[in-house]
Amino acid sequence: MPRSKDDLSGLRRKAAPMPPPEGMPPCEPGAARRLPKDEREKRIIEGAIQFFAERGFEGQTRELAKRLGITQPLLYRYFPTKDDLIDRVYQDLYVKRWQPVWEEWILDRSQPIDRRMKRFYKDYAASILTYEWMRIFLYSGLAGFDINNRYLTLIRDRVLVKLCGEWRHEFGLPDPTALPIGEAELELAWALHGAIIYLGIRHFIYGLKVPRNFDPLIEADIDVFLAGLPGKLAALTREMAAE
Amino acid sequence: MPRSKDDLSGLRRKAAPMPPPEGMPPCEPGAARRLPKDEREKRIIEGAIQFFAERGFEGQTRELAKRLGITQPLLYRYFPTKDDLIDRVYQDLYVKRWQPVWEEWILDRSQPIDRRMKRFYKDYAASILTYEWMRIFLYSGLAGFDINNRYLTLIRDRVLVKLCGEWRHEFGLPDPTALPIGEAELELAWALHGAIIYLGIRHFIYGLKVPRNFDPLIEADIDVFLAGLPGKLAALTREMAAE
DNA sequence: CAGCTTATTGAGCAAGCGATAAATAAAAAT
DNA sequence: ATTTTTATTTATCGCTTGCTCAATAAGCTG
Repeated sequence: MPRSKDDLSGLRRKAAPMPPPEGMPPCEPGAARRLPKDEREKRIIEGAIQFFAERGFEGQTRELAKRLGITQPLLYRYFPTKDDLIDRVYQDLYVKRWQPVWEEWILDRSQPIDRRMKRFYKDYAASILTYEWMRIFLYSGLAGFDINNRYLTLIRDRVLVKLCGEWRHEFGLPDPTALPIGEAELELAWALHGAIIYLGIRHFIYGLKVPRNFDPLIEADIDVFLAGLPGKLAALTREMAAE
Repeated sequence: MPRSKDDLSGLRRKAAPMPPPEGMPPCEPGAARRLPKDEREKRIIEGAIQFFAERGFEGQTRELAKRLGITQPLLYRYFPTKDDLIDRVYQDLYVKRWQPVWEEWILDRSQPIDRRMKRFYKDYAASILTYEWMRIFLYSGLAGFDINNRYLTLIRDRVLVKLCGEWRHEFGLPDPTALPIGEAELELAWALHGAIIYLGIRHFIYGLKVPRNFDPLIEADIDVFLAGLPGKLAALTREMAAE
């Protein structure tokens, strides 16, 4: 079978790390020098998020400084080591973006289940399906940092397990207190979660063209998922109850 | 609201890049020196795949050589530059793993649609949901290489678009020649695809514990997806036909 | 203006990087 | 056994990297 043109032969690399979406000029063109301490620190962190998202943690401090319009040794006045700067990037990026109200939305039974799920996932996607969040999260995952494990454990315990409980209630299946949420069940929740996250991966990691507005896609995914869920869920709970 | 223990405060990094699954000893303990040219080249490529999967392309040639039980300059006897070695890694990892028969499986209408999808995705997952494939693919995506874009374009044109056509046929909807596959429709295919890929991301990138056998999970995902699909698909084609 | 504080810079070190060239030694050829 | 070939190593170059420290200059206080 002859190969057509769109195959993978002749693989070559491209030295173009995906540029950030908004071409914000390197932060300061004729940067006003001698800023107050707090202001400078803030700018460094913001610039570092942008920079590390683009280049990864192996990005060099000299180039980061160049983008910030400052010299490299100044970075070390504000952060004793590069690792300390990276830690601050994590703080600003992950810890601050978690919304405890999400858990309440999911459990709010005054709303139908699809509305709750759509509300949560649209807001969640708006929070984390961004250039900086997605790329830094993946860079840190590949580097083997434990933040990813911790963050996803949070997602599992605070979101997915609760979703499973609400589905049980919605479809008239045994309460989790009577029959604990099983692994296969939880994997269904991970599947929907992965489908939504993969939107961001396609766009921000692989640079693929993706519909600009994620919301209708998320709603469609949830519709399909919920329409197909009860059959499988009933089968799974039957299996588990039988043991 | 007081924070519980499993939150994200006190983020710290961990200097442990996720180790490969099978602790294959560094390739050669008391390595028989002076290998024939082909054999040595083969070992270098295999070792490089393992090494770059773990450390990324910024992994140093000296450490790669150390794992291979050879000295660093010897690498440059076989590959003129580090980039040339990386290109060979791509060839071995991506080009060789594409199975043209997959496209035939999907279009084989002598089998029911769920059987076809499960057969393809289980085989596809067995091929690419591996430590080396997933990690190198993500490293190269983050680095901005064009392989990812090319590979996923292949997936879209050779797999997902065809799946959409088969769904149309399955549910008695207009043929793609009469009404072309729409964007929203294709996004549903990406959703299922993403749900399955995300299994590998969770495990090999983030180091999360995931059920060992992916097959039953993939089957469940497809069952839920197919059960929920016809309603949404009918609505989408109605919308498109109305324009 | 003088004097003090401190944000910022210029110069540079030690270690690590990809890559090179000549020297060595193991296998093959004569 | 001697020569030829070549897989492999030793030593090193030029450059980059994270990081340091003394010098500079901008702003505040009197």
